[in-house]
Amino acid sequence: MPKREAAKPPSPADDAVMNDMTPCNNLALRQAARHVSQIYDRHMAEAGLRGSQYSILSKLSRLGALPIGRLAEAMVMDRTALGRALGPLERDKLIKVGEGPDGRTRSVSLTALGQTRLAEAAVLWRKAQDEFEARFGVVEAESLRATLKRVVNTV
Amino acid sequence: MPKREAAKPPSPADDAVMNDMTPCNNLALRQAARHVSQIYDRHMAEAGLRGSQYSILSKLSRLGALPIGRLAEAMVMDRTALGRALGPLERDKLIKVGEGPDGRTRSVSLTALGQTRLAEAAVLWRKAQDEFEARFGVVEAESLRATLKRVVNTV
DNA sequence: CATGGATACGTGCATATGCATGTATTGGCA
DNA sequence: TGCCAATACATGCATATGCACGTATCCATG
Repeated sequence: MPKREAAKPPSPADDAVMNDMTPCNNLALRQAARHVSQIYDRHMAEAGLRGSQYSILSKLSRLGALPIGRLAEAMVMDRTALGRALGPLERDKLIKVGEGPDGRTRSVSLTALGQTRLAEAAVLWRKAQDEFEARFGVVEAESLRATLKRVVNTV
Repeated sequence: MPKREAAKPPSPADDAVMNDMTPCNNLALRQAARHVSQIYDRHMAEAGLRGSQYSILSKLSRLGALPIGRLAEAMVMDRTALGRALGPLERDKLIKVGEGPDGRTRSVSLTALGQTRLAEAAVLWRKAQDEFEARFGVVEAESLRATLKRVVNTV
């Protein structure tokens, strides 16, 4: 039963900081997300977008106009969280949030400016994607995405 | 070349919302992280903690007192981000942020109350962990964590 | 047509996260 | 010893995220 001694020479406490294999799935996911997000954010910054904002514009482009709730679902995001995330995008005229067919529903859609910006950002996204996959591996990345999709769909 | 027609009967736009296999690693990671975080947060709420806070206390417990920068490293988190995240924990007396040996360094450590709370929360963490792994698979989860660790270490 | 439950949102609160910048200390060197 | 680069933080800003609630609509019924 080691693990309990207190007086250990002040030496390699360094390893401890990196070596532990966290058993927590939540922590593992958040760390990876934080880490990778920085890569995408760094590239996307050149277009004045966060990686997360690019994701929203991108998703919106692929799905076309749809109510907030639906978009939130597609983004695997809380409805209210998405609602606020739309703020900056609407302020910058990249998206339009108008009345939906239903009196309660609101319709979110890309503006022309939004489409343009998305196209510009797509180039930067590709760079970020390449940077990540160059180091992590293209095949491994595809496998990772499939696994993560299962995480979202299964649980 | 399908994919381009505009007038499709207003039918299964439903699929579109769920079916697309996003090629973006960043989005995939964030979605999974959001999704899983909710599970852990929900359980941890009973102890008045966020899943992320539990992670910090846990990490702190395993590493012992150490400067903010080091803890941030271990958490794979921006130093300033962690600095602020410590606020609520310090306010609730779960951790203590005191002077470090170095005039500039600050030392973060668990308080007795923090250790107690951590122990209580550990039970809830186990429930969350079980809930996730019951559906996703224990083996698969372990594999996922290993992969995510590689994401953090590699890139 | 009035009404209760279901829908689709918006708000108040509180945390979580990072970047750019500014500040205080340390340490090494001319 | 005096000065500068490196180190370790703190702050101002701006997003990102969710929960608990409260509100406006819609809809199916009696």
